[in-house]
Amino acid sequence: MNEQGNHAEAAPKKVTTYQEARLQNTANLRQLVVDAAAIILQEEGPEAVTVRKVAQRMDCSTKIIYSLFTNKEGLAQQLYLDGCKILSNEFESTSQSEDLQQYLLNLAEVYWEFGQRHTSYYKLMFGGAFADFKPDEQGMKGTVTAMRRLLSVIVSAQEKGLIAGNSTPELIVGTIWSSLHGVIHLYIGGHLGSVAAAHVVYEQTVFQLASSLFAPAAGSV
Amino acid sequence: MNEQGNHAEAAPKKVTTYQEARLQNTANLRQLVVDAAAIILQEEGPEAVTVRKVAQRMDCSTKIIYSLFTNKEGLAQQLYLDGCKILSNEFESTSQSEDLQQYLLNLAEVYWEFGQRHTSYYKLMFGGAFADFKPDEQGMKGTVTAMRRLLSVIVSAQEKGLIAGNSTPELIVGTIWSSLHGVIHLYIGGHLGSVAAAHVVYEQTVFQLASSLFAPAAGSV
DNA sequence: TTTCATCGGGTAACAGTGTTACCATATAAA
DNA sequence: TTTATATGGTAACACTGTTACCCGATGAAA
Repeated sequence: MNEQGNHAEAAPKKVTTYQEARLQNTANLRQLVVDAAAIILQEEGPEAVTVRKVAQRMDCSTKIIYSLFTNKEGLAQQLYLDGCKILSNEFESTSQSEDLQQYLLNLAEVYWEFGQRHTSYYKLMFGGAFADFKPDEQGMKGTVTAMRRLLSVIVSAQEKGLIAGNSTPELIVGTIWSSLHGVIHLYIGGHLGSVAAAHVVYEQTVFQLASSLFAPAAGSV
Repeated sequence: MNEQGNHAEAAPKKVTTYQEARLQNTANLRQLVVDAAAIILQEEGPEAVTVRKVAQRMDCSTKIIYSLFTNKEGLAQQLYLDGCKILSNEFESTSQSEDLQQYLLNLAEVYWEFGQRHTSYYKLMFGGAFADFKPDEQGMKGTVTAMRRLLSVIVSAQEKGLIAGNSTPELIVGTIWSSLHGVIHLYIGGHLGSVAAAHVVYEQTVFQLASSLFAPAAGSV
């Protein structure tokens, strides 16, 4: 059925199929699978990521995938981690500012951009696109790592006495993340209309967050 | 195969199956289908709502369902509307308060309770549980109707000059809803840990929202 | 009453999905 | 060279949404 016997005319570029990897004894088959899944995810959305389709793209049977991952959810967990890495990188490369409030605004905008440019990842990670998917322990760690910059801003602001109240920085980050996520997710779900309309809501939310957190403590200004 | 010929020993209670409805010429077959789907939704979650299972519970073939709804999404749209009605009722029966800020807190708590007690509905409506599900025009109207109380609070507060700035009430409601939704949805997705932990985030979020909205305009107190 | 036509509805199929049992084959060990 | 093992592909199972087909009941016409 499959005419893969003659791999002479096969892709002369990079090792992306299982057949090529087997010939070269490539060890990181696992990464190859994740890469294939990631391409499908980004090109066709979370629902299109099926075990059979990944196998087809790798030019192998589904057995390979099930020998590398316990099941489809295991593959999703890895994609979740990869998504955390992407988000983390975007956060890390966000222009810092002496003004911590401004830095927070920058990070918030980067998070919005992540949701827009990597919508499929966003749906997979935080959107509930996979039925009953919840990040495992490793995934939770990845999330915390990704949110590191957000946490450090709050910690710094607290140290400088810019934030009133005595909430833990983790709790504050939780509220920030939740509020930002809420807008993005409602928009993705079609509840907020156009992108423009959604972004207005996002800006307003960010403004309210900042003004609430960085409120002058009891009657300055 | 199906021994439904002898409907003598069939359910002596209420008309819930197609067979009984046909005998009595019951007109609202559509409602019967939605009811069956709603039971499955609440008992087994959104993923368990399949056309076959609904048909089985109605004791009829899937053909009936497809003659009443264009497809499964059509059924989901109706469930969305029903969910809006439930939420709307909960909002309507929320104890009002002269203190508009307190009233807002009450509504926020009711929204949290809706997410907890009707989690399956919440997942279906706002959780992205159905792949690519977006509410249609009628659904959007249902959403607006459900959020009516939230809107009226903001309008009243603006009329009384309790809210600074010149945002539209719709925009403000958007930010409130988004923030509340963000916490509930992240919790449902397993990102916020225990219910208790999530509710702390929720309370903090509500507090920040209220303190930001009802902030004293430029140096009172 | 008998014939015909229409239409409602059940069965079974199609094309998918995740997952796994089975089996052949290729490789490693003896 | 023969045996043992592990590797991996095929095909199946139990599902899913959706629809083509066909049968039987019910209405109208003769």
